[in-house]
Amino acid sequence: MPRPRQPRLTRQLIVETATALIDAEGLQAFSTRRLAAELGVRGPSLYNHFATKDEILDAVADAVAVAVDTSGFASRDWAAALLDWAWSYRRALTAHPNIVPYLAQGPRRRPAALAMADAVYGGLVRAGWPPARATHIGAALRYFVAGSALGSFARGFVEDPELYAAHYPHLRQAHRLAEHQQSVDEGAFALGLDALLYGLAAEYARTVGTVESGRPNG
Amino acid sequence: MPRPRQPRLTRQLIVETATALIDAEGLQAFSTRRLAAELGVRGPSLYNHFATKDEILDAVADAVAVAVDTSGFASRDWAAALLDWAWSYRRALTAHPNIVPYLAQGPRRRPAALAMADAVYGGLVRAGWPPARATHIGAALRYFVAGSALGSFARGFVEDPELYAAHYPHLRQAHRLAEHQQSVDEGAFALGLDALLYGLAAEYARTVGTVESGRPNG
DNA sequence: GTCTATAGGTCGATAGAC
DNA sequence: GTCTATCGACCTATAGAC
Repeated sequence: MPRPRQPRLTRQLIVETATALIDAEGLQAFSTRRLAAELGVRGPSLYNHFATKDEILDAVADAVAVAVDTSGFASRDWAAALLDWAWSYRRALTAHPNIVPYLAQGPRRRPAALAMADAVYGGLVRAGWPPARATHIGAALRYFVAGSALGSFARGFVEDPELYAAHYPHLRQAHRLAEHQQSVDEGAFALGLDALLYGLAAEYARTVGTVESGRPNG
Repeated sequence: MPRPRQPRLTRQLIVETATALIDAEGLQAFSTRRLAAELGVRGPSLYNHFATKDEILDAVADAVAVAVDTSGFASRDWAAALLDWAWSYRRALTAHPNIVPYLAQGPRRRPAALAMADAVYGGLVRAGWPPARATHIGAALRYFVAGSALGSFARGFVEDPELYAAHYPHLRQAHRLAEHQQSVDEGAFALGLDALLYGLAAEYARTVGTVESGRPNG
């Protein structure tokens, strides 16, 4: 079976190809000409589907956000929902780390990012957290997740034992971190997230749980 | 008194001007020609002081890192030292948010970044944390700080009430977040950091504090 | 140590033919 | 809806004069 004669451009195809290009070569490599080449067309053709380059980037960023699961806020207690959401959020971002600096500008006018913020904030307020506290909690978790997806901690140390031996005595083993990249990065995320939630649960018990017993979800 | 005849280029002057340029206009605006123009010289002159553009960027990134204070690890208990370091780290990064994506690649071969990692990791191990745990704690805090400096949470929501009213019912007040940018962003950081440290202290008491009573610092 | 000149590219976006 | 042609920029880095 031959290929379809011409893979007509669609917004979805453009977004998928742009995502793959950014994943493979970074935000700097993403240009309209380069993206068009990957799609087998010329640069100007993209402008029949998107008005500007930034509009394509917004679509890429929101496609990442649609993969984040916030369903826990409708069915589970706030702490379990936060845990599930944070892991899902991290999975979505680490799958496309090069777009994280763009995404971290905030939800702006992107629908999926706004829907995620709405679900998280709404879920926390419904659980009894004061509005200002709910905002802080959502922001703190975004900080943690975005930071963890922005760059691998383990791969940040070059694999050169001699670099560390002379001047950084405690980092003697740092050249081996890259060998264990996934367990280091995920272990750090798990430790931090668990500690964060442990601290939040303590505050909840101290301030919210004792005043009103927490309205049931839904 | 007239200006000095020609503000001769030095590495320090180049780095300071590059930092100001990146702060004001972002990483994209940072080019050798643009930087040279700010310095009153032509592009190629920079190559008498740095071999490549990336070498300048590394110098900018490390200049940010030298401002981070890790002295607490030499004088205070591990939890107080972590708290001081995290705030100092955050102050240094939020002063130059546009360089954070570059910095988040890790310490690589940058001396100040390596010295910071050495002090933090060494301090935690000396306090009795197992080496793997110390790595995770340092990484988790870097995630949190870098994420908080990468972009303001409060300024991520556009100031347009009508955007939220229709489809994001819980975000009805989100257009007002930008008015309180500093208190939202710092409050979220304070809440998250305190919760994180609370959780870490609980783990320390459970696993380290009971087994060996923690060697004194130094 | 700064300069001019230059190599050898890159970019976003538009106009108008087909 | 894709194409060619084009505008008017921009980029890192080197060679060699002064």
